[in-house]
Amino acid sequence: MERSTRQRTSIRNAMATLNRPLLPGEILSAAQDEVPAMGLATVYRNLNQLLAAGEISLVELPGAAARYEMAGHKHHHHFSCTVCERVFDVHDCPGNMKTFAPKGFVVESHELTLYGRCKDCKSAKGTS
Amino acid sequence: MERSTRQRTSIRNAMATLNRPLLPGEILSAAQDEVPAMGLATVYRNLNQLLAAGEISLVELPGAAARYEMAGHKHHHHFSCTVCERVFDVHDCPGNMKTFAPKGFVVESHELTLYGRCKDCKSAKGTS
DNA sequence: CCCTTAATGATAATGCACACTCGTTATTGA
DNA sequence: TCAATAACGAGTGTGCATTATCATTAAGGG
Repeated sequence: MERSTRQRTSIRNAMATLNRPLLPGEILSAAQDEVPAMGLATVYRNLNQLLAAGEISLVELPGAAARYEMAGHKHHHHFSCTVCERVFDVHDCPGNMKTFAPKGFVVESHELTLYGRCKDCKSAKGTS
Repeated sequence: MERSTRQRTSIRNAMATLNRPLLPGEILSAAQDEVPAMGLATVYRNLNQLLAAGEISLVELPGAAARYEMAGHKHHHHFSCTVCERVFDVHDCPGNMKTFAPKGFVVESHELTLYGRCKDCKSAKGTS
């Protein structure tokens, strides 16, 4: 049976609190506020279980490692800050992509990633 | 100085002929039609040189390995076939993304990936 | 409170994309 | 043609994200 451990609880808390797609390492850091001794393997194990249970979902962005966020959001996209590397949800969508594909192609889904400066990094002058 | 080898020529030919973002392995296969003994390391070496020279550009899609395509295309996006895994260019763009980001965020660029069935795989009944 | 066993922490191992090494080959300027 | 050396092929090595191993810990039903 599945047990309710402090580790799993702190991982859920971290994801619910930060409320954006997180890297396993970001989740570890946040969860360690509650359970300092937690290790990265525990984060991965729990992410896999939560994924299988449908509690969280996988977020893959171009050229980046997998991130995870609470599931249940409706269709949305992502904003990746080029300064702090954090990723945020974007709830708008340009919609109807059917017409963009070449003739004869069938569009089933789409993913949009915006890049730029988040609110906190807006004043930064560059990416480097 | 840079030399013109059969290998580099066949790599350029493969990329120009197929005219879509290719994985190093796809480039190898195509180039081996001209130079059967070519190895993957040669593909990587040449891709890096061609990249540095600005002849080709890097295409990164969510959860996929890096692909490369001839440079010079203007702003465009990509279509990834869920059946044959090939990637194609999409020359349309929904445009103006500025308004989609959360308040206070500055959008600098964006990437859009369409998923579905390409012309050749249109009749396939599923991805699996 | 105890026992079963799921879950953990630490670490080693894996898989993958990609880079490096080195002896050999072949391009090209002289 | 020929020598200098860029480029090659094959194999090994590397970096990173992720998973497996295993002894230990602790959740929670009885």
